[in-house]
Amino acid sequence: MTAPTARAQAREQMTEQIKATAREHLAGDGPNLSLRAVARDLGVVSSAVYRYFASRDDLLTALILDAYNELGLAVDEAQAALPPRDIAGRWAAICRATRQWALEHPHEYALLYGSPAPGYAAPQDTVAPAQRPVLVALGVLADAVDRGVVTPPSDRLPRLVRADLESIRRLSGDDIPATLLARLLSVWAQLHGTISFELFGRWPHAIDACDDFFELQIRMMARHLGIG
Amino acid sequence: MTAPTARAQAREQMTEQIKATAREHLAGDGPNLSLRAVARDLGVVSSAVYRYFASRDDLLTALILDAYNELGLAVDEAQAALPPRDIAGRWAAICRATRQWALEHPHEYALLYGSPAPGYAAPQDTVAPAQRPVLVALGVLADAVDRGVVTPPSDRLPRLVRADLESIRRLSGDDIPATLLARLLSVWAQLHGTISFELFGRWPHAIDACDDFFELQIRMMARHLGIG
DNA sequence: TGTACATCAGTGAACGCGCGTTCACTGATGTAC
DNA sequence: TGTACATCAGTGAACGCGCGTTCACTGATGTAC
Repeated sequence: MTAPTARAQAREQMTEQIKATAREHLAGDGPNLSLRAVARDLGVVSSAVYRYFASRDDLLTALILDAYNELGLAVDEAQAALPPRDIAGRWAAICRATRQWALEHPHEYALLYGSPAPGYAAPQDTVAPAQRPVLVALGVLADAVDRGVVTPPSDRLPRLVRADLESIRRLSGDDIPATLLARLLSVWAQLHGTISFELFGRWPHAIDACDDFFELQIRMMARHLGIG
Repeated sequence: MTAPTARAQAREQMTEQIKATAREHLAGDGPNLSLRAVARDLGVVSSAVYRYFASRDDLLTALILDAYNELGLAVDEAQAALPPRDIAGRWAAICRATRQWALEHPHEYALLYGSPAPGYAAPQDTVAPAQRPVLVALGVLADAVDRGVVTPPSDRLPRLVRADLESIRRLSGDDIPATLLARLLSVWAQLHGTISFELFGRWPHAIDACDDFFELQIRMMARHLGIG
């Protein structure tokens, strides 16, 4: 392990600067951000960017990867800050961390959970990071089951759904009853539906009390999971 | 009321053709669809489109308005086809109609409920049509209350949330308890979260049994509304 | 019923931009002997 | 420690496109008398 050369350091730094500038452009142009505009902002000729990213789509992919990892980390840390036995608290922490990250990075959130960027196909290596946030939640529920503080619901699940759930369960090492996992997916859609509505302005009417409403949602979702 | 002139008819027809072509372009380009490309497809010079729409944004607005109206109509008709006393059935019909319309018009759905189009500001006259689908659902619930077949939940609502709910309630003529309305918004986010996840491919893993899972969601949401 | 005039759909050229990507190049940094 | 060579960051020009919008125009349709 030798010290990084000055060149390597400069490269690292420039890569970060490009991504940071691109993130800013996300705000104005969404996923159609322009390589040339990013280069212009950095005071560099547009072709220089190609030393760092093979194409515009590659840059987008880097932003997406970073975003998933950041969100996953934020969610995991928020949850881990609470006493393990406090399942409801850990669930609430996951929800709040997700929403807070979304409010702080609205355009990156839109990139991850909004409509797919036209013409962009996410490469395979975004799959694992994309799963991380929900796997954190799954881990908390599995923990709750282990501790015996949650009784798995007795919903009747169609056979095909069971199969899907099984392959999702396999993603995490955790053991979790299928009915509880189904409920997790159910509230996971609810969580992101709620955040999207707030962020994208899709409520039927301007909502002033978004914080309070979100807390209400957290409680309702917890009840649905049987950890309320 | 005189018969429409040939010119008026032609105008009507051309307007529809432009919108139809634009809708097709929505699939490839999303909300960045190009006026010139639309004109090209219609075998017409690009400036000709300006006889029909004052700008690209105006065309987008027309697409959005049409989409909201179509969705609102589909949802309302689906619900109205059932016996009024069958509240759970009407709720399920609303959910299924929403999802079906979304699957049939994925890019228009993305326009309405996905991330906002960069640089596009929705004008005031999209507000009312946008509210229509959820107001249909609200109507069904109000009906359920009238018939005494639903007991409003006894959730404790923060004061600010109550105020928001009150102004939403005012949008519909219907009378509905605040706690029930809160639950409606809660599941409304869940409904669209579920549809978005399916449409945008945001589930943690490819889900094969989307139909079955959606039916499960319908039942869970109905239970949450107290009409299960 | 016929004519004069007004309306309006569509043309074609132009304005003033923008974009992603490639390529041969210069000059600085790093490496091996 | 010094030198020869390889690596690589950034340049500047070019390719081949695209775009929204405006404007003066032609010729067809509609209207009023």
